[in-house]
Amino acid sequence: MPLDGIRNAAATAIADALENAFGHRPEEVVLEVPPRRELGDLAWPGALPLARVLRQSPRKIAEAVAGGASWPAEVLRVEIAGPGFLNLFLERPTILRRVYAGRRDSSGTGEKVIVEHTNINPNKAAHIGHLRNAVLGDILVRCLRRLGHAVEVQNYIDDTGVQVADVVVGLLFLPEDEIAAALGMDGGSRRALLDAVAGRIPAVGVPAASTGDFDDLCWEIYPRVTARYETDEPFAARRAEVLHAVEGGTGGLGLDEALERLGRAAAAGEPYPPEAVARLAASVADGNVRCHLATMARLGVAYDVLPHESDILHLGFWQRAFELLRDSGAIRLESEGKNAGCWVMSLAGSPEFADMEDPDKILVRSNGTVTYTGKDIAYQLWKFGLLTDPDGGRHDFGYRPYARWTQDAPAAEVRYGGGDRTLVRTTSDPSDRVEGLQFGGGSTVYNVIDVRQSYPQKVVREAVRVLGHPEAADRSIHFAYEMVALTPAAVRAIEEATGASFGLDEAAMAKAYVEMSGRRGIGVKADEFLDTLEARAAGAIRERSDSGTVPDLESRARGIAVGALRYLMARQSRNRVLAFDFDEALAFEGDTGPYLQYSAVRAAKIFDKLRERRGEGEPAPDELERLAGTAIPDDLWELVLQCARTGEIVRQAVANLEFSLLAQHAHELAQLFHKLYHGHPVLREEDPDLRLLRRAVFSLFVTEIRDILETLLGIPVPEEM
RNA sequence: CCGCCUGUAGCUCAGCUGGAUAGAGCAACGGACUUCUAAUCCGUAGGUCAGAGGUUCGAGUCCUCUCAGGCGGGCCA
Repeated sequence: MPLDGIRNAAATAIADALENAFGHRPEEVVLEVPPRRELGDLAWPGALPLARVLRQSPRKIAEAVAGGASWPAEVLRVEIAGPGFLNLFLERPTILRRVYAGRRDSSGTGEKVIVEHTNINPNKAAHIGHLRNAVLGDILVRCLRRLGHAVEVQNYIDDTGVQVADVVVGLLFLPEDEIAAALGMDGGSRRALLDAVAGRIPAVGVPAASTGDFDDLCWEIYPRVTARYETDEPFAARRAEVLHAVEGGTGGLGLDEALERLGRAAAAGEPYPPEAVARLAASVADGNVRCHLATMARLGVAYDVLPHESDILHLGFWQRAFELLRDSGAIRLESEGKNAGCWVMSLAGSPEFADMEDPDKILVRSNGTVTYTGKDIAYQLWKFGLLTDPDGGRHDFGYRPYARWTQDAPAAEVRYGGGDRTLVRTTSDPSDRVEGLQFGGGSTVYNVIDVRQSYPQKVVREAVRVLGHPEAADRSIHFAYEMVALTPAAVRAIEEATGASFGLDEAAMAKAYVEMSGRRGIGVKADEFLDTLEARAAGAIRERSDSGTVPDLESRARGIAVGALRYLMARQSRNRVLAFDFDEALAFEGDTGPYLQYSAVRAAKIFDKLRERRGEGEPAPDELERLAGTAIPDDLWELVLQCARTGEIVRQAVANLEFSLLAQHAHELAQLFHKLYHGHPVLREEDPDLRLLRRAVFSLFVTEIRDILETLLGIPVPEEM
């Protein structure tokens, strides 16, 4: 990056000057961009803290540096301001030419980085909280790739948990009329209802996303089940029964045959055959996964591999992790006390857990079953390639292709059903291999999980550490973010629209926000919200169009909807609850995604018209030599300077896992451009040098904003708005 | 009880290695479209940065305490 080059050169010059004048060389010299352009283009505030060390007044130090440094040629002059700031003024045309010529920065180690995100329970439709996870995870992936890393994206599928079992309990044991109601049918036998349900399960490929999908059906059924658990004890007992059947496996049974057996059992009033129940559960989970992939595809989010919990279980990942933990002495079997009979890991040795009342974490229950955290430890070890067999080989999954996909542009929707990219799922047969593809074994692992999982995530990291892998523990990064909740106004809006009541009391509705709950059916479904956004966007496009028919209305509306949504998720800092409000989320004006998109569209339009009417396009880099010696006004220059800072912002955003910085940077660029747009016409400007300057600055902006929006934030830039 | 997070304009939020005059958007009011698209721009108004101490040349930012709100600390997932 050209700006970085000058920064480094100036920093060295300052360090040298300090050494010459005072015999003191500071460890690092940081140059910042001052808040206002009249103060200069770069500033060194370091004289102030040095005053004490050198026992000199800050201004004296700054003066000595200003006079004694051999500044790089691009530094036009230096000034000392305020208490002792050293401000540098750069030769603007030279910098502009360099920024313009040398875009794109791909430094990095090239090490494999694993990012796990999305991870939606496959028992119901995705809601807007899942979108925050997926969008943040996806932006992290995009930024890591920009920094030169090879990134593997994993979407973990918890296909054997109780939540899937709950839906199966509903399908098999809820009264027929309730299931019929969810299906929109008048009634029918259990057999007929199960057939109708099965008819809606996508079994292959990824369906087109809609709000009447299989996952939406599960969204209806799941809360009915959890509600009934409260009041109907025999019904509640079915949960353990179904879970047990799921653990027993499907025995290779197909879905049709399973439905046949389930139907026969229902008709005869006999118990359901366990392997048929397990088959139904597997199909329910898989059907939901396919629906979730469809939802995320709309946003341009894709994955490399889908690790399945069932495969972790069947392949004995935990058994192997257990042996490693036991052999290293990291865990012990408690013989007495409240944890008698459990295998526990002591966290007492770690300072992070030092003042805990009970620093022992149970990994294996007294009944011999493993906890969720235990499975997570095994999975985390596998991600680093540290889950090894006694012979030293890696304990691994089997793999098979799950779907093909393609993406036409960096922020375009993901299209399944063909294309050159393969999405792979794990299998329980380690001899299954997908040629040319290997998974796991990353050097750094990011787990994108909401902040409430901080404690178990710490435990997992600690387990990696006590197994003798402190470097992997340090590279186990929990990307924690706060949840999405609903404003009371949003809750009322949903209740009004659906005619349902969530039964929230006054106290709950008086709070700042209401937590979403799949169990209670409280939430805004992702696909539904995207549909609403698209409809609103289409309406806005039509309103602004003077002709009756709008070409590409659908794709333009889709782009605006995705832009609004992704920016909404990205602009808020991660450790604040996002209180979802319809009015705010559906806004297309002000600090929104469409504002950013509009700046890109508007700027690109300048060059369309320019080509059309003057035969001029974006200037060639050597054309800018003509600008040598031109005075570049502060406002245009500000845009150049900010464009040059993108690389710095990306590094900062990744280091802090704070992508609101990047969103804010994009907003600042768009804002600078929109302000300039009115006062700096290009097409009508007759002075060729001034026109060239504006062309250069706006061309820089077009490239930069497009790159930030599409490649980094995943926000598409439509042709027109 | 312990730990983590949050508290900035009427509302929603930026302010990220302590730095120069605390910024946006929404809402309110007043302006700018025969112009490269007004999803824009310009202006007015709006602040004890929760409170109190401290460190520092300098604190919204760091430290201590207090207050208020949220989330964790399961042999649940």
